[in-house]
Amino acid sequence: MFSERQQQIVETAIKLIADKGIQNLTTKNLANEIGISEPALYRHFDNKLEILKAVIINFQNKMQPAFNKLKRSANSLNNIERFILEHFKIINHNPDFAKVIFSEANFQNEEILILKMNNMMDQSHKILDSIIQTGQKKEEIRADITSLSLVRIIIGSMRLLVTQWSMSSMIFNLETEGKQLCNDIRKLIATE
Amino acid sequence: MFSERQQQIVETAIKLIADKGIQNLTTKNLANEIGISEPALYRHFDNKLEILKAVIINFQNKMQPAFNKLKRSANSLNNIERFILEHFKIINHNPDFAKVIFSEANFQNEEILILKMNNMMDQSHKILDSIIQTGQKKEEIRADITSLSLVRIIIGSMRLLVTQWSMSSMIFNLETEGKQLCNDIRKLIATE
DNA sequence: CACCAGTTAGTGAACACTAACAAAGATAAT
DNA sequence: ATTATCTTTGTTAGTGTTCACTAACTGGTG
Repeated sequence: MFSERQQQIVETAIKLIADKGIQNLTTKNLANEIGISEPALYRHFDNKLEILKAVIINFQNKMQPAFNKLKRSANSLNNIERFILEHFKIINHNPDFAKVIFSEANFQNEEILILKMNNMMDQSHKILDSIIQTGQKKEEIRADITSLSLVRIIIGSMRLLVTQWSMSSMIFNLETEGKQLCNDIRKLIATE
Repeated sequence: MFSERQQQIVETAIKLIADKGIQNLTTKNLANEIGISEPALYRHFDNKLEILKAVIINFQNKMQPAFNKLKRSANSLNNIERFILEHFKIINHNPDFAKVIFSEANFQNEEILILKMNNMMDQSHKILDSIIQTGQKKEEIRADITSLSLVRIIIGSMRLLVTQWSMSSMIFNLETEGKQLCNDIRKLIATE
């Protein structure tokens, strides 16, 4: 899909965004960081927007496998656990991603980018929602609370944890803390 | 504190950010929107950063009263409910705020702004944490889950709801949906 | 006459992007 | 096998635009 050079440009772009925010992603900085001239970038991407699109596609490509791995087990609570932990694992191993995701507000003026991001989020929410609804039918998950609320609670707390991790310069271990949160969520939503 | 003109500048800045993101907040747009010339802005603020600081202070000034109103009742669950609903109420009545808060990632390169924002968030989290801990001692709130996790779950789901509301162009009623979420949270965290 | 709150005109810096050219390797004709 | 041409990927130098901000001046008010 992407040539080697394109991949390098995308990864350097992610690094720059993670480092000092999306304002730091200028064609000049990007070219300097790679060690080529500015116009050389335009041999590989039409314009800066295309580079940002590629960043999101790259993100999708790393996240997709996690989605596909899910929904294997019979136990819904285990499926939710996997859903949560797999997300933390990927983000933990690609810490730059966290900062890029939360630059989503910065994509505000580029509708295409927001759309792509929202699609990704939606997909993730829908998978969790279907796991929860199955669990509620099988009486493994409390059914006195709407699946919509449960999705909001789970995704919301996940996102907040990642935000706190990112803001704290990754001072704590995301996977450890994530496991704790996951256990607590499990206790909350399981039928008694 | 702020003169009339300063207040007008701050409010227009918030409007511009809410409208098209923080990139839309240029001195030119700001001056045009108010109907004065660009250099006139500099009669009221030293530079653009000072305007952004004022935006955050303005936000704090609107949020602070909500914090002070809390912790009156004896019942911890009612206190949490008030904490949640009061937040949604303020944001619902100042919809532009939502977008500004979630531009927090855009403040990334301005340490002072992030610091101010984080302080505000921290304060909010600490209040909720203390309410929860009191509730756990009084056995009104389940104590088999750490207050840290409960804070993350509550704040996280609140933030996600606001994000969804903001992203959907305020298509649903934040206070109604907030009440639903609040009831569900109450069910989850109450002792049986 | 001093000061406040505006104005017009313009500054240098940074931005995304382009024009024109160059070197090297692949392809193909002689 | 040698030569000619094309394509790919880079370069230097520079474009117009936008940005935050300033210098110098001005009209109105106490």
